[in-house]
Order: sequence, then C-alpha cells, then structure tokens
Amino acid sequence: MKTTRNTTAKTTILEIIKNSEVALSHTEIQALSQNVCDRVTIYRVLDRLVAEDVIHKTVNLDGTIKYASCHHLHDDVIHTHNHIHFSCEKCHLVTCLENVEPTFKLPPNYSVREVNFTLSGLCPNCL
Amino acid sequence: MKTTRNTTAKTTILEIIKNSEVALSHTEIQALSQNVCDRVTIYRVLDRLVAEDVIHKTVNLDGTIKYASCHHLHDDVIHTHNHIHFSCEKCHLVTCLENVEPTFKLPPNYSVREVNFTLSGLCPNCL
DNA sequence: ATTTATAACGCAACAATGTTGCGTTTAATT
DNA sequence: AATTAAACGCAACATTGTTGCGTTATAAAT
Ligand SMILES: [Mn+2]
Ligand SMILES: [Mn+2]
Ligand SMILES: [Zn+2]
Ligand SMILES: [Zn+2]
Repeated sequence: MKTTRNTTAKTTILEIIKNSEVALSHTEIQALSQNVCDRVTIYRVLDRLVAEDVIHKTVNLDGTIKYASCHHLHDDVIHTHNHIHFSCEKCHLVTCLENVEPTFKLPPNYSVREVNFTLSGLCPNCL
Repeated sequence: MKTTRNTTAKTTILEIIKNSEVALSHTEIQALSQNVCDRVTIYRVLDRLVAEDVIHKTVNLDGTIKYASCHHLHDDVIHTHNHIHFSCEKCHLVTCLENVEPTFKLPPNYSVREVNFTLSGLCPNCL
C-alpha cells in the first residue's frame, strides 16, 4: 500500500487554502506561498489533497480551477461536495455556499461521483 | 451598431455542434471541421455563437470547456441554460440533460447571470 | 452590377497553464 | 543509524488560449 507523507510544502499549501475566505487557483496559491516549493510541486500537492478529500475543486465557466477546504465533518464515510459555488464577475472571488445544496431529479442509470455547481454574477459586495 | 455576418466558418462550426449528440470542445470541433478555417477563427466563432445565444458553454471538473447547441425556443427574451450536464468519466462524453433543472435557494443579494451545473460519473452506456 | 465599409479571417508570435521524466532529497518506518 | 520510497526540483515539453496586424470577403449602399 502506498503511504502519504506530510511535507512542508503540503502543510504550507493547506494552511493557505484553509486561511482563505474564498477558493484559490493554482496561480493564486503560488503567489501566496512565498517560494515554498516549485510550481510543479503545487500541482502535485493539490492533487494529493483532493485525493485525500481534504480540499475540493471548483471550475469557473472560463475553465479556471479553484480549490477550497472541506468544512464537513471528516468522519462521514461517504460525502459529496454538492454545494453551490458563486463566482463574482466583478471582484472575481469564488465563494463556497456550503449551505446551498441544490436538488434535482436525474433520469435512471446515471451514477454520480462528483458534482460541480457554479453560479456567475454579482456577489453581495459588488451588487 | 455592430452587425454580425454569416461566414462559411461560422456555418460549418454551427452545423458540427448541431449535429452532435454531445457537447464538443474546441479541439474536438477543430478535428471535425476539416481545416475549414484557422484554429484562432474557431475560438472567435465560438465566442460569437455564445454571445448570440445560439450555443452554450459547459465546463468539466478538469477545466475542459465544451459547447452545445441551444434547444430552447429562441423567442424567449430572457432565458438561462440552467440545466444539468453530465460528464462520463469512462467514455468522456458530455451530455446536456435539458430536462433536469435543479432548484436551490440562494442567500439574499446575489445576482445570477450564468449557471454551470456539471455532474461527473458513469453514463447509462458505461454503467 | 459596382462600389464601399468593416466584420471576419489567416498567420505569426506570444502567454498561460498543465504534464512528464529523471536524478535527488527527505519523511517515516525499521 | 540505516532503509525505503514518497515527494521534490528542475528542465523540457505539450496544450490551450490570446493578441496584433495586414488581408479577405460579406452585406449593404449606390
Ligand atoms: Mn470534503
Ligand atoms: Mn440558449
Ligand atoms: Zn464580487
Ligand atoms: Zn459514458
């Protein structure tokens, strides 16, 4: 079995994400982490944190990928990040609306593994 | 006022999208359009078609942007593409589920302009 | 049918983002 | 302290999207 190690890069990046009010892109994380590690390492750490289910991904309508920490209880065996993300077109901040969980009725025989709900528009600060 | 013109590139690309059962990426459209125009032109045509509201965009969780034609009546003055898209992780096809419209309750003072709902998992064909 | 204005185009050059291979480092176990 | 492989840095590459500019061709006016 492959084990996972705690490195300074991983710890630093996770702190950055946890301390952020909004979801962050790879580039933003790189800017905030004062050369703690290589650009490539950030990609690899982010993948690992997503795989470990400590953070989750969001995608903007322009293809920008952002990362945010998971605020759910970690004892849940199965959990999905089926909350809505809001991407403000003016201040460009992406926020997790963790309390907003959409409901929908899928046709039969679809097996859902991941969800991505993103709304674009103006946030309360910019409205 | 700026007018819009019908070119062979635009017509061809729109036909490709309309004839497709699934949403297509820029790269896929380029492969299907046998050198009808330059790579850059495809980007510009897609932007134009989205702006004219003839097609709409979807984004995968990996940041891949796909395009699909609008099947709604075009007389609607205001309309949103608030349906769910399904992205199969095995066959990699992205399908519009135009009948599946999620409901959700936003906090006050959010102004929504665009939506992007994408589910990933296994489609009926791959299940 | 010709002329005219400009939307749209091709091309080249660039920027941004993500990926891969490989030799080296380092965290965690023995 | 020795061991093992997860994680790293670096360089090189691939993919995707953008911009500027001179040229082409659409659609309207003459
Ligand atoms: Mn989670
Ligand atoms: Mn539409
Ligand atoms: Zn805002
Ligand atoms: Zn499938």
